[in-house]
Amino acid sequence: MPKRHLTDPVDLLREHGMQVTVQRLAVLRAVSQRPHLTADDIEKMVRTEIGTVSRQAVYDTLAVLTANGLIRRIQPAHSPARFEDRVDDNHHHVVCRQCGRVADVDCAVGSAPCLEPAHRHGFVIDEAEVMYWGLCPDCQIAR
Amino acid sequence: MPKRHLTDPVDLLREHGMQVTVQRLAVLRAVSQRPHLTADDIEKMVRTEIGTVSRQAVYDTLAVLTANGLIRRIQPAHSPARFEDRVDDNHHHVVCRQCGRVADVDCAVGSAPCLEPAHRHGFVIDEAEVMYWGLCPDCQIAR
DNA sequence: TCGTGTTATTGACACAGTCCAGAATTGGAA
DNA sequence: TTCCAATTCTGGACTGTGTCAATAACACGA
Ligand SMILES: [Mn+2]
Ligand SMILES: [Mn+2]
Ligand SMILES: [Zn+2]
Ligand SMILES: [Zn+2]
Repeated sequence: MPKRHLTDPVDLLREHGMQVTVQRLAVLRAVSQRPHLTADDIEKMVRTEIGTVSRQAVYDTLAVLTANGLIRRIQPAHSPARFEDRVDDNHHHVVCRQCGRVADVDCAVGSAPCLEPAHRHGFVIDEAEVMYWGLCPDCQIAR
Repeated sequence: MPKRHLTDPVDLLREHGMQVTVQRLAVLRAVSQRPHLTADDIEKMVRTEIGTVSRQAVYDTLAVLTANGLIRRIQPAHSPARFEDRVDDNHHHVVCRQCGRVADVDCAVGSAPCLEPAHRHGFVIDEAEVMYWGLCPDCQIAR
């Protein structure tokens, strides 16, 4: 019985009542290796790692991982959805208008800024998502 | 020469160096009559108003109006793009997770909240977009 | 090892939007 | 009023992202 790290992906899946499959492990690895990848990027990474995978398996896995809170999905305008394993820390993102690059941005003020809208129109709000838009260092140079 | 209101759409288009066409005027009217419509909604409204319009004309018009800052395009996840004529006032939106309804939300704090990210990674930021997610009054009732 | 329910594969399909290209129409400057 | 450039139309093909449905393979508890 080999000793496992606390956040061993195998245990992580089991703890959430999910079956352990090579596809799911590879998706999990891809997402944690490089944040903000698209489903397509992830599919490519998984395929190079385990040889073959169906697009549907990637999407299904991403969906179930998202539903169980193991990963997070962000969807900037003009971009396919992106995934990251940095969850439960309420961070935001800055997106380059030119090349689409995404970077993490910590909360601006206090622990939950922008979470208090002025008028909520009777909505019950459970999340405040902040997206910053601008130009990344590279695209500033390229004018 | 009939007297025109200050924000007469005809003048508005001319001021931005755009030709005045019935299609553009109808799109402009639709967008200002009801905010947060989709391109499809707008196409339908324009068609009932001026009889016929091509989808391309609608998309072209929305694009050129957006480029000139006469209207704004917002694109919540899991929704087609939506358009509004409330520009230059830095307001945000709350979206219903169930039915997709969109409502305006004024800035939470001061005039430009959330515009000061903790760490900007060298990005030059020109906009901070806040999207609130939750349930609208109707969908709360429908559980 | 077996059986069952879960997951993966496959291929078609949906949706929102874009692109195309020629012809027709229209706006507005002169 | 004339004329050119800008705009629209027709109408389909096409793209990227994602979903559905049927079948096959697999995971894992018994
Ligand atoms: Mn992130
Ligand atoms: Mn609005
Ligand atoms: Zn960039
Ligand atoms: Zn609703």
